Amino acid sequence: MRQKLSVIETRAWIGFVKSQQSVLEIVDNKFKAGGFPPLSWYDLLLELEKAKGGRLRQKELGELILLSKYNVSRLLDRLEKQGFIKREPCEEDTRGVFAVITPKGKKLRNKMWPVYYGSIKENFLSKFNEKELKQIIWLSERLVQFQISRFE
Amino acid sequence: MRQKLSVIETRAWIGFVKSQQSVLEIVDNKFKAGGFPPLSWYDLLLELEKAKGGRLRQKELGELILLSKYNVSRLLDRLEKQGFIKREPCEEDTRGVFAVITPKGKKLRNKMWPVYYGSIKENFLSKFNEKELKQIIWLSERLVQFQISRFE
DNA sequence: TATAGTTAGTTGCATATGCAACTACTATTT
DNA sequence: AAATAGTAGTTGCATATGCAACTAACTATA
Repeated sequence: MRQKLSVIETRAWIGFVKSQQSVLEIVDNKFKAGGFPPLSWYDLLLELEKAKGGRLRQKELGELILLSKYNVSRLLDRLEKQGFIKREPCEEDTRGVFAVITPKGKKLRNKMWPVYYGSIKENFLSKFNEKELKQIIWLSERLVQFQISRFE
Repeated sequence: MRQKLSVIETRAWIGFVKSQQSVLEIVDNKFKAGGFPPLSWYDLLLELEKAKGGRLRQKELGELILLSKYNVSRLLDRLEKQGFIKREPCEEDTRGVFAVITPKGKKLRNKMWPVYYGSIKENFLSKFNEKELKQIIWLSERLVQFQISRFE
């Protein structure tokens, strides 16, 4: 068997991997430059804010932001230490812990959003027209299935 | 100003970010499962092997694999410690250091390739036809410009 | 209801990454 | 040629991540 990729295949794979890497690096740098925490904090806060009651089990949270349980646990530690979230016991399942966004956390997310929005616009959306955005959706949903409700 | 993304914009952005994240996680897990080092090692070894004389200045290497200089330096430390690369002084610019792939490094890359190839095929290429791969190339090259020669 | 198996979350340890400061050199300006 | 600015690479320190082992609680089975 000739395990070799064609030129097209190669370029598609490399493009797929590196384009995301480059764009995300720019986004994270912009957060840093503004004195903000990294994108992962934003992601987490957003999921909490979207969730009913501003709270989620750590398990669910991890699935949403694609982070393993120990990383969720520690990310929450950092956010909790700074007062952006708090933990609450889970009544139905006493093993479980809810992460709840605090007013301070909401405020942080609100301040981060314009920066994030600017990055997305400038480094991603501005490069494509609507038809192309639909292609991107279509193509990426072939790879994985996400559940996306609303986002801002 | 209403800084809000449309549904299309949101789905495109999330899809773009998360699809790559998910696929790369699978790829890296497959390396791990086979007892291999992570993708970053493969990437580095590949660049060296492609380069003339099997060697590159650390600076150039960093640009190719999108890694900052201190990370290149340390990644090379790890590879060097295991004998997959060695460092050589640079004659023209005595500040510089060449990283050179060793026979052992080539052997490692060769053993990693079938695993990598399988992952790319299974988790990426198999989901698209040629027209779609071309779309991916086209779309990702809008975001960043890469120089890709050959790849395997 | 006792027992075994599973799941949610945390923690110690090893490794990886980021930042800033540092050394050693090259390039530029006067 | 001396002084200054810039570049390549390394390193100490702080933080982030991954793995495996752990606790505590839930679930299924006999």
